[in-house]
Amino acid sequence: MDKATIADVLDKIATLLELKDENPFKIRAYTNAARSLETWGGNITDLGDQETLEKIPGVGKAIAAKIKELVETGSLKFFDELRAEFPADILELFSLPGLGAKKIKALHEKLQVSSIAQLREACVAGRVAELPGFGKTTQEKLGRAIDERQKYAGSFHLGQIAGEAEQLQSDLRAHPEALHVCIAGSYRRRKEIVRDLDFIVATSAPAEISAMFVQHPLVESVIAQGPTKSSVRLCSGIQCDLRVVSAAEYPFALNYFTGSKEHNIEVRSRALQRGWTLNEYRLGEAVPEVGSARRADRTPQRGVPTKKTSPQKIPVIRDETELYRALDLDYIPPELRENSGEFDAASAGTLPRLVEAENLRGTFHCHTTASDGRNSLEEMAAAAQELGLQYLGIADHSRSSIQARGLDAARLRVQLAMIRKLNEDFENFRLFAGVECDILRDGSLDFPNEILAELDYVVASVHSGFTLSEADMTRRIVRAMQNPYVTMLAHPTGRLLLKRDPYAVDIPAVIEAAAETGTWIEINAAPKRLDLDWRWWPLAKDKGVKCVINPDAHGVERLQELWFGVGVARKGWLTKKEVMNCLPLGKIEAALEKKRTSFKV
DNA sequence: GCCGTTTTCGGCCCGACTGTTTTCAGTCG
Repeated sequence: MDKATIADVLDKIATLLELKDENPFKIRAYTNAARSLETWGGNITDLGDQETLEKIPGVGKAIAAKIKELVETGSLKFFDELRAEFPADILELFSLPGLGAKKIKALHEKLQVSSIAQLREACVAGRVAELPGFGKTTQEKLGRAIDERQKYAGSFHLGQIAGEAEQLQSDLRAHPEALHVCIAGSYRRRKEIVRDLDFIVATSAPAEISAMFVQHPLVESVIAQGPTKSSVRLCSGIQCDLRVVSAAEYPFALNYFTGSKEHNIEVRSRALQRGWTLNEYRLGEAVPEVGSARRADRTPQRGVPTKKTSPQKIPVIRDETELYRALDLDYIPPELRENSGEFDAASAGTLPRLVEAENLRGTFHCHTTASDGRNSLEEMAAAAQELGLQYLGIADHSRSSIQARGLDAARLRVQLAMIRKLNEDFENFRLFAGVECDILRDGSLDFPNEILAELDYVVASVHSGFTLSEADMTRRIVRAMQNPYVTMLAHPTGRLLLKRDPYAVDIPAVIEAAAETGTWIEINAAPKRLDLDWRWWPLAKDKGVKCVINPDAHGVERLQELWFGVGVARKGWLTKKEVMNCLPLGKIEAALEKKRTSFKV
């Protein structure tokens, strides 16, 4: 059982407790614990240890005991009993926009509706509109939502929406009344999957900005339109929310809507500690609530959120840096805002200086027409130089990748000779000759070492036999890394976002082996992969493992996708020191050579 | 159910929009 599975159970418990109308804070405790567990850096094998579990923020005695039971027995009595109280399919109703626990409860109790199929029938029959709190509009909306559910499954990887997002952002920026424009939310935090886009615009002409937004050519339909907030659906199917604020409100709105939710809660709580209240518009003085029956029996002092006697003076905030400074924190880059250690580091002044796209000096793992790429060696080299890179590594597929027209030894040597010849004519640029060598089922490589030794470097990757057990797959990959000619491990989990789950592999063990053998681990920058995932990089960095950001480009235009890889590296707390392809040409040549000579099995 | 710079009780982020009502509940982010 892995962390993701446990987090999923905790999330489901939270949802079921909502249906039972439980204490909202108890519900939040389960959701918090699930989020916290996902980003927790510890080892899966320690999960059964109650003491370790209780050290995870948001996990106390009760939840720790439940996780322990899950890990040890594979099931959880509390969860099974909770589930048994409701029909099996009822959770799917939560995926429909406009439906929450209260409405689902009413549908279930009054109409015996407990699945999307049953809800569709009830809508068609007109029974939903008759329920108190529902109406004809709600019924029609739900009917539409069910119909569109297939098309708008609701999750997108960055490659599917970045084009539209950047276009809309740049058009908004071009509007004469737009003072500041930014896409906040998970997009700004560079999450690998986004569900919507949050545009924040500072302006003194909100109506004009809103009008331009809803009438933009990329907009397929308008979901909602108000004076400060509008929502639209773009052609790709992604929902976009626009928030229009004043220039003074902008830093607060930008910060609030960038999130994450967990990060925001901590930011707000830090404001409260100083006697301030923070919302998406301003930093204000926390005032005691009056007239609340809930608080009537307490002394007025107890109602003051600050719990301090006199609040500190409220500073002037003109941007996010000043906001964090007011809370005695260094500026926290958006990618780190997941409440997974950034507050301690920002408070201690130890936040890393994250790697930037401008730091990249070259990249490896690119394909050409020799295997399954769409451009020639010359075209790829020209595109790399145009991007300002000093070097480009060519790693076409090896012979076992039949589907990708993998190269045999003879064709590989032809390519090698071509690369050597081309290099004679370059100035301040170099092509490196490599190969993307298949890791065979038993962990041996697709070429013998004599061939690999002729190349400048070797990318090793798994392209077949995804169904091996975790132990076998881990052994297979570790064995490949023990070959001194293997420079780097590509797409370590083989995942395809929203399409194919990672294969079973013990990533901490792979990281350990990379540390021992000096093998670099790739961040595959293709937006459908983004593999190795950002959540593992703090551990890898801690072990001294080096990273290499590769586009896995099958065409010249795909070299630009390096940008997505930099996002992952930043999210993984990496600086340019950990990213090998930030090294300039002279130093990377030495590093490649050192890799194959310094480690021998 | 978690947490602790009032530490074992009492608080836990909060505002906008929609659709239903007629002042607000539910949902969402």
